[in-house]
Amino acid sequence: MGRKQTKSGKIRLTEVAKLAGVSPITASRFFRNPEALSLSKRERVDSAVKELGYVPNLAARALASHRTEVIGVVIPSLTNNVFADVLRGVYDSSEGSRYSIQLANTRYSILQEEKLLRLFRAQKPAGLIVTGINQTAESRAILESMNCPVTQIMEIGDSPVDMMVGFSHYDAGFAAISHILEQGCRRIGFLGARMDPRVQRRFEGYRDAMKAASLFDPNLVVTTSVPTTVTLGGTLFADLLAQAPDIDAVFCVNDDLALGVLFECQRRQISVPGDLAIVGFNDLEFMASAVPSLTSVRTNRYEMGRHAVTMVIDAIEGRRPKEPVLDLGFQLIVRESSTPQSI
Amino acid sequence: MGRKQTKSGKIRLTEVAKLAGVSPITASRFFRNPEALSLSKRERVDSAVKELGYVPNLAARALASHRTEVIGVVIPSLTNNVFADVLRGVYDSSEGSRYSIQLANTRYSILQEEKLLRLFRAQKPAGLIVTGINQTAESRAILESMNCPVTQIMEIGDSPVDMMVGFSHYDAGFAAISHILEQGCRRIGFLGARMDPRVQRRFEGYRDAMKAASLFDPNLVVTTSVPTTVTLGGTLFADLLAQAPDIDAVFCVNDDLALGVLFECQRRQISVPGDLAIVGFNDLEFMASAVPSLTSVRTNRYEMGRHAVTMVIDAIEGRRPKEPVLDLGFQLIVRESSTPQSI
DNA sequence: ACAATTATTGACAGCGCTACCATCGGATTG
DNA sequence: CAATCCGATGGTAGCGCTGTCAATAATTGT
Repeated sequence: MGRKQTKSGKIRLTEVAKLAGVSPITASRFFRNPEALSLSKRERVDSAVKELGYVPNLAARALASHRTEVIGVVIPSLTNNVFADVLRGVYDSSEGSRYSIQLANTRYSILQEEKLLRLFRAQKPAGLIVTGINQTAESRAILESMNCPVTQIMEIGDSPVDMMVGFSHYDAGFAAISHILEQGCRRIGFLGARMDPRVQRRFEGYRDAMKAASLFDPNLVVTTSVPTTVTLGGTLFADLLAQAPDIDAVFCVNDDLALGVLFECQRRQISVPGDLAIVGFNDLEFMASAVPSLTSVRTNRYEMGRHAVTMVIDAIEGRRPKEPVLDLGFQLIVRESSTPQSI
Repeated sequence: MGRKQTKSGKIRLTEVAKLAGVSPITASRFFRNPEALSLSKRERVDSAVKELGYVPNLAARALASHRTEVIGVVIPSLTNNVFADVLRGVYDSSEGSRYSIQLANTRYSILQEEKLLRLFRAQKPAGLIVTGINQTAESRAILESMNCPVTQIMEIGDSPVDMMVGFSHYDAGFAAISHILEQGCRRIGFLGARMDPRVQRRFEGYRDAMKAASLFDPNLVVTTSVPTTVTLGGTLFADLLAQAPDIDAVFCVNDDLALGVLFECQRRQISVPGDLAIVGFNDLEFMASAVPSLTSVRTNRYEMGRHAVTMVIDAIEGRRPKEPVLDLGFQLIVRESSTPQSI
């Protein structure tokens, strides 16, 4: 005969039902759809749950219902500060809900992404949050075959798999360059590391803004596929100076690079913003206290994480947003590093 | 009669077993204990799995076996760069194993920690990784009642719940101060934010090193419970200067504060290290490229994450380490900011 | 008052997998 | 050659919960 007896102390839904004087299925409904119970039974079950300290067995629930209460989150990097903020938003707004977060890291590999998505699909998550809008055809097919709400985050585009929260990196890049141009700069360098799709879009914003002013020059552009660091900012800036010694501004695709450029300027006695304006991207906290303070494009990362989870949970529970695409925008935070005349 | 028929296309272990010409239980063993199968059956099951693209149902597995393949990780912050590195190690070394990571964030609240641990216990994780060694009595009791390997990370101490990976924050603080003293500094300030237990220990290292040199002075110490930022480094430094205008060095409990101090020095035209030596903690990447480059205590965070997972998995699978406590140490990375004489 | 409809509740039969024996040959031993 | 052991395999019976449908009670309309 089967296995050893259920430990007598073990509290199952049956025990709760017994104490409450209802059938197990009614007790089950108490968790899934309490409104369906009459008030009296609802209270009886509620107090039985508390009295016994009942904790549902999630594995049994998942097995019987063919669903889990897991929201998968696929991001390309754990080190990048940007994702730390997004994740904080994600975890903050998943707390208190019944859903738990399952994190997966692609390390910017699209193959790894496909693999992870396949894994997620097999585990039937209740919802999914993925980074970016440039999934491979294969990944996109998996996402579409996934039988749950999906939110793409970090950027927005025309054809969401399902929902999107983000902002236009192209517009943000364009706005940053427009601002620098307004300051009277003409030779604006572009520094890019790890040219992922979003960075690529920022570049396109830069390129088009420069072209619109008839100032685009390939010599002003230095990029690499190497991951971003502060040190790399200095190195790339040195390369840029060698290529185009007459630059009067630099747009960095992220704040780490911008900080590296600032340090390199200090090292070479280049006055900022006198000789060179610097603009970063993301507006990490340190940008405000650098000397000089550094201009950046603020992105609403925490909010992005929060909204992504909220949208997914709402969709799971049948409350689909009217608009599938949510644009959180960006703010150009102008500081000393890009306002030469004010110095 | 029950529910709708199993979708004919659905692949269960039974299908695999049928194709391989073995009983379902043998197929099951293929995953749990392949060595127990004869070579021929092992190969037959293996190819059947591949042919059918079988993916195990984790919920069913968990329900039947009373176990999950989840390793819980409890950390106090998602924003802190320090934990980003630890997590990278954690995720990197969990990949390729059968275990998945479940992350939980206490936000430095010990009550939240208790709550999360209780939650984890209810879900019967295969292993657990928790931050620090200062759990409340209640939390500790939960950890001890948890029926799985537990690793405490970030610091080491005398009475591990089970296993530990980390280093001595006291020794690290002491070593940093010893170094500064060797440079001839006498009035060494201490800047601390979010005085969590580990930061507290660094302070004790500072205090004892200063006392040993008969140089301890409460006026040299400025701390706050506010979370760390670069900006805060500047603020605290201003407070310190007001309290003790004659300081000749500052030890910051983390690198963000150190960077804030550097910026504040630039703002006030205080020469570093000429007028003031600066030493940080953690050795984040930017410390090397700051101007002047900033001395810091390097901590092996990525390795800590890797080892924690490896130790837990090994313990789950019966390979307990000889030594339950693993000291990963630290390295004092001396740079320009703390070597006045070399300038 | 009676049929028709709607809220509540319950019975049944699994979800897909594994723990616990039982079994069965074959190798080893005395 | 029987007794013993061991490694490999299989049968049975659930793990704790929920989907489906049926049954019952309460409510409404005519």
